[in-house]
Amino acid sequence: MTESDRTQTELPNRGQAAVADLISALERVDGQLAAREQRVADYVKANIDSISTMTIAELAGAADVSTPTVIRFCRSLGCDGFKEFKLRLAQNLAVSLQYIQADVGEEPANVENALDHVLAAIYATTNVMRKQLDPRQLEGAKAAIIGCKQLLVAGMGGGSSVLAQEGANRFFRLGITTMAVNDSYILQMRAATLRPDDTLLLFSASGETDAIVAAAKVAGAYGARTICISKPGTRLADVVSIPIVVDLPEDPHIFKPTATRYAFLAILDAIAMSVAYETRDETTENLRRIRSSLTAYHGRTGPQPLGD
Amino acid sequence: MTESDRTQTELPNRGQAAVADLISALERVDGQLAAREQRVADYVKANIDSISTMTIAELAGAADVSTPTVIRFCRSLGCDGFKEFKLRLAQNLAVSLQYIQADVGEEPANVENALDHVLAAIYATTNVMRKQLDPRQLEGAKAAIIGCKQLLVAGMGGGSSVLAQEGANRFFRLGITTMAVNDSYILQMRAATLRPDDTLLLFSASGETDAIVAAAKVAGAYGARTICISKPGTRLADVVSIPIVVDLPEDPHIFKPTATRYAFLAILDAIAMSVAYETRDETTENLRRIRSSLTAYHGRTGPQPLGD
DNA sequence: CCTGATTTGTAATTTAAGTACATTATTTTT
DNA sequence: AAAAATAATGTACTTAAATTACAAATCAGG
Repeated sequence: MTESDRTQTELPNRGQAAVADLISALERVDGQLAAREQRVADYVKANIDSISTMTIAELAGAADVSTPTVIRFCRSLGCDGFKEFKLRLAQNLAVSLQYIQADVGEEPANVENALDHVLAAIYATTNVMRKQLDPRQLEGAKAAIIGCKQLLVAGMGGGSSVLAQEGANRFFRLGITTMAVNDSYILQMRAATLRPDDTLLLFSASGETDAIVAAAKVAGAYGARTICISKPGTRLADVVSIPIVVDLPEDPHIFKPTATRYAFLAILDAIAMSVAYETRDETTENLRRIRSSLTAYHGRTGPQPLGD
Repeated sequence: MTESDRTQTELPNRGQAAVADLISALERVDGQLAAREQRVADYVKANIDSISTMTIAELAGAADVSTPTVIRFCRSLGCDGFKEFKLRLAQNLAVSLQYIQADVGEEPANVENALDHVLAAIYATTNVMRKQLDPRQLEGAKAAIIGCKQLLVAGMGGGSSVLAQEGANRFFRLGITTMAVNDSYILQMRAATLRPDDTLLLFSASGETDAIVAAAKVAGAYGARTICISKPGTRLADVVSIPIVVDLPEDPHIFKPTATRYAFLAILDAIAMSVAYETRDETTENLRRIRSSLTAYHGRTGPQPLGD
């Protein structure tokens, strides 16, 4: 078996689109690499910001391996070669260098510091998200929501249930009949009553929550359109009709809040905004009514966002 | 005069540290380049995102100049050569100048476009927020939450009530007795039962919601510490003991979702993260328990964030 | 319309990336 | 426990890209 055969067969979907975020790819393969490749990985992680300017020979020398090993390492990470690896690393670092270093380094001494960690994570995560998203799926989601008779939004567990709530909140304002659910039994029942012109929107960071996957299956079986905002290659992603999926770098540190929420929220906002523009005539009327009802209620005016 | 002499004398401060931002360097030299170099500049500006993957020969061919001309162009921009030029360009672009330059223009034609609007707003808003925040108030909030016997979190209306929910969610994980409220009557009652060692955390984008302001007053009267995440110069900001306030630019366009939510969420995350670090011993135990209960429930493992 | 400076391209050189294949470890099978 | 198969790794070579030297062409000012 020649070198090129091997990479073709064993890493079929490498290349440009395979991995958008090298840092998380690095985390993912960590520990399951061949011994020498792992050495390269260790060196890269320890000197992450100087890699982009090194030659393959320098890196090989520094990690004390041969140059082909470095190339194999790059391929294991889903890159086409060393050049692509360097380029992608540079792009990733331009955004998240601060974030990575902070993580390796010390814990936040004060709240201001913590805020910088949070912002850096938001920045890095949304950037990665932006690059991974498939525009066609987004358009599909928009269409499925605009056309629907009823939109059911669900998410389980802290983060996702809050997102579901927010989703219902947004679409309701656009005049769409919407409801958020975060009780697994109610979700199951509601999902079973959906019809072909209804849409189910599911949030799940893990993509493996049983209740959510089950709901998607049931709703799909009854012909409803199902959308998920989740992770690729998960049970949920496989079972819905419109998967909006991104593989985001999760900070392994348990104290850090997950930045995935921000990315998902941004996706939701983008879809909602598009839907609003597409249906702007009815929407405007709806928003006007909501605003005037609020004004009547507490007399506030001005360019405030709706609600609080 | 040889080639190397010339670059040495005429462009003395080229190299790594000379130019941080290639895009602006490109603007600066625009128009004062030699004819063929200008052609390269024009091509680069028109195809800026594909340059990083081109070879020097390709770029030379596309701009219809010779390869040395391309190198000279790179040097005119302060780079050491084509390689450095490509690298720096890639880094610059990764930081998505499209967002920084903002002014994303007209209404979004598609969802992808809407997403850019959303991201631009997030970046702009969080940036402004970061600059306005008073670190002392953040520290005050942290202290008030760490020391408290009970934390009551509240917000009214779509956005803020979701934030309150999320707040309760976060702090509960840290072992703090927490509850979120979004019913104005219940809030009023609960606020009235707070004691000096309790803390009330309020979210309000407007800072003028009656129920929230009233709750702050009552809780304060009974000696509880009151924190708000809101807007400066509002009734709410004036009445709480620890005002965390930022005046954020709101997009007047009614279809755009408010980016304030992201800024507030980031503040919440930062405080929660700080609290987590400060109380890390008890917190770790708590998170461990939560994790193992979840694992027992659905058997999932790995570096997943807690909950979903 | 010449002279010196500047710009630009051709061709050669140097450097880096990538490949084929042999060698060495490691596992699996008998 | 030895043999066979498989995987991991390095050496030496090939290919491709970046860079340099130098010569030709162009241009500005007298």
